[in-house]
Amino acid sequence: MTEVRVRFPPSPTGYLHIGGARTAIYNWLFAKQHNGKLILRIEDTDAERSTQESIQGILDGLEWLGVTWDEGPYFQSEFANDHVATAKKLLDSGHAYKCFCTKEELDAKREAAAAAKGDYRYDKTCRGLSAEEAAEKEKQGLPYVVRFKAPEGDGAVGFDDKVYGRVERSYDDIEDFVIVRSNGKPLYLLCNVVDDIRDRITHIIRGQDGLVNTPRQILIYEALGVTAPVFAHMPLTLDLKKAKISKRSHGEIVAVQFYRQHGFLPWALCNFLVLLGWSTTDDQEIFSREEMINAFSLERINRANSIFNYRKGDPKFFTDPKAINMNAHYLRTMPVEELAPLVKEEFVADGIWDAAYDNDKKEWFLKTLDLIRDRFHTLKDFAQAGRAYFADDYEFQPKTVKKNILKHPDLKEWLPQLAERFEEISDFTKEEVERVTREFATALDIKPGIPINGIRASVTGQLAGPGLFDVVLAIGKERVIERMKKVAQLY
RNA sequence: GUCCCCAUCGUCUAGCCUGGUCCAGGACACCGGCCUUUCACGCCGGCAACACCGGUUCAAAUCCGGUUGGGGACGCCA
Repeated sequence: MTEVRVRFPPSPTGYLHIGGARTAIYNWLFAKQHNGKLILRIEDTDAERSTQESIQGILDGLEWLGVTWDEGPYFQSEFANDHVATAKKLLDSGHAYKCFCTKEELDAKREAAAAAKGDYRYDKTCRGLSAEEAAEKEKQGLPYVVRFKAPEGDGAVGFDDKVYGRVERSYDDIEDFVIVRSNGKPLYLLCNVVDDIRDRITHIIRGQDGLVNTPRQILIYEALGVTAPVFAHMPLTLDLKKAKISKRSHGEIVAVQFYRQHGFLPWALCNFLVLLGWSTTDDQEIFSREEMINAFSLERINRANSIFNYRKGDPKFFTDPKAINMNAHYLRTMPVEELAPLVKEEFVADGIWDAAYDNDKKEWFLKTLDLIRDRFHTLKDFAQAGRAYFADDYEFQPKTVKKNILKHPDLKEWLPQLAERFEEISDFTKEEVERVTREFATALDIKPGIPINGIRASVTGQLAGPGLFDVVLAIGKERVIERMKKVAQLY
């Protein structure tokens, strides 16, 4: 059996967006499943729009996602000679011809067709040129493009798409398309095929927007006498208004980088993206890498486009709720040892990392992460909502202070008093702290919730959190007492 | 406009090929309850969909035709 070889060919005209990432992931999964190779090829022939920065961004994005490639990155621009040589070959073999029609002539015809509400297709003016006529025009220095001779007659080109099934396109619908510009530079349709042949690509998994190109590319394969690879077109990702998501109209929300910056776990994003258009029959939605590699199949890719459920300005969900939910799921279920280094990165960046978390305080660090992670959605939450456990410069949420502190003016005295009782506890355990707290409430004849919520608010700044006595133990006797004594500053 | 593709809860989807087991299952979101000092987790429950019309059939989400709706492509971009 021949080796499975797939490729991901981004054009470096911007950051890696989630649509591209999903394509890359599907290719990667397919390669892994078949012990094949994923080839990364940067399609940088559009020198105008390609940037070095963008290339780096794509590489970084893939790396972060964990999409590893086996060959490349190759750069399409380095194979220009191949493309030119192939165009010449097609010319020599009579599969293509030189067309001297000018852009102006063509534009005029196109407009005329549009005005007449007809559809435009190149009229093959130059297809009938004899060798002499063409040579003559060329000698005059007239610029020309190279056009592929589309087959004529009643036939059709077809192929069996792995997700869409049999796809056919009649010859009538295919015009003599341009494969080389008048400046001598070959176009995408040709370059892509040449590169895929050279890279011995066996399966092309790409977006459905490439579906209409496929028949023409198959024609090129045929003209070159090469068996075309297997095609699998995947549905597109649309926004809530059903428009194709794009960097231009959606901005950073569709950039992989955005998710990295907002505390997403790479695999959580991958898992979410894979599920956008692919599923199994058994309702499984959470997959480990290995499970996903095993379960994935081209045939189970959905044919309908899917919608990326993102509402701009949503106060609760900054991106698709399912993506956030999935991230939160991984955050609270992954081994805490694996979570720790990721949180460390955040803390280091935030300046609240303590080297002891890797040594003396490691056990405490892991235990604390485990304690607080249940209600977090992203890695960012550890340094924000969870800040009070690790630093003293935590913030007090205004509504929390209002509800759990200001509402009970007596807390100004109660909390420091209770703090003094805490100081006297020699055996500072959860049970002891709870007992002392409840006795305090009973003595004052107030609901235990008042001091309990007051403590939480003063020592964490947060309205919600783990069980208060776990919180107290995690933050530690000294810090808790100190913070409780400073409650007056909140009034 | 032309060509192509698609159509199940708000969103992601299962079921469609091989009609009956589907008055349509799961997940997210939402609502209620339990738990509880809070929020979350967890558990329990609820809301909510076969785009429409016709045909085939004893029987259609499933097959066929049409309509409507949506998307994509129509470049000397990739």
